[in-house]
Amino acid sequence: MKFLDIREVCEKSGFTASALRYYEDAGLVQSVARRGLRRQYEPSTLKQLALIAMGRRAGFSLRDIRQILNKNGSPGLPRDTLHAKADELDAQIAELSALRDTLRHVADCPARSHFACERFQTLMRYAQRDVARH
Amino acid sequence: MKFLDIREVCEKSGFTASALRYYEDAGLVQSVARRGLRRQYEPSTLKQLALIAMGRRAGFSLRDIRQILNKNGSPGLPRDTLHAKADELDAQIAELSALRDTLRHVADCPARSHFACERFQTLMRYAQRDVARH
DNA sequence: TGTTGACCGCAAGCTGGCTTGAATTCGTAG
DNA sequence: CTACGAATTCAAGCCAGCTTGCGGTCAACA
Repeated sequence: MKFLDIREVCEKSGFTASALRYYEDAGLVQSVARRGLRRQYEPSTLKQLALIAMGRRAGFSLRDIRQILNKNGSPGLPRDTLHAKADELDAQIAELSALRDTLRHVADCPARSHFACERFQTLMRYAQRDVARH
Repeated sequence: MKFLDIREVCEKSGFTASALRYYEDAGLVQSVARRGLRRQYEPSTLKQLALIAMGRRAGFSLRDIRQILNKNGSPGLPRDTLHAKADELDAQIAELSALRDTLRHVADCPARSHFACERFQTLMRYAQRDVARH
């Protein structure tokens, strides 16, 4: 038995047991056995969980993440879909960059009201263009 | 009276009237008058709303956005805070980039299971380092 | 052979960000 | 003057993503 107890999975992944159960209900991960009532997991589950954590932090929904996880292991379905998601991420990165620039400007600009500052306006226009593109 | 009717604000900003009312309750924007019951807004509100839209799409909470909005107009409080938020954004951008690379790889890599692929592992390790840094 | 403490299932609750519904109030057009 | 349509308040509802609480079960340790 080289399975991991749910306790170990929690410790190593940073997720709570209840979150793991929730993910199991949602079809994101599977437990492969029980010891008594306790769920046992394959070690590879840790990597899946790492991917889930990454996706969550990137703002993906569990539904999105499930699609990505289903792809590998099972016959590869949505090559285009993945590229599309990557494109979404590129757009999001552009937006975040614009917002970051705006924040740094707001922090440093000496203008009385930022809404009166020329550079601020420019940043806003740029950011809005990004938003419009979705 | 060069105030904008809520209808115009909705059309130009893309927010619904109910969302505007919600933002008002939450202290993000103010209406400056009424015509009958109808709220009237200053034109500058549109720019604030644009900033809100940008922040929302970047994943900020309304609470965060309110802090940023309060800064300008009122005596400048949190210069450091804004830079800190900008730093957060930089970190988030790094994560998103890592995830984007991972997705593109998953889409194109011919390996049977991605969890068995060397490059995938490397990407994951990189991504996890980012996560750990928060 | 107990007792303990971690996990179980299930249902209910919680937070954030709005939307929806019902009853009401106006400005405007006819 | 009346009727219409759009906006109002307030409460309730909804969705995602979990957490919390309860009574129950079991492996392990004494």
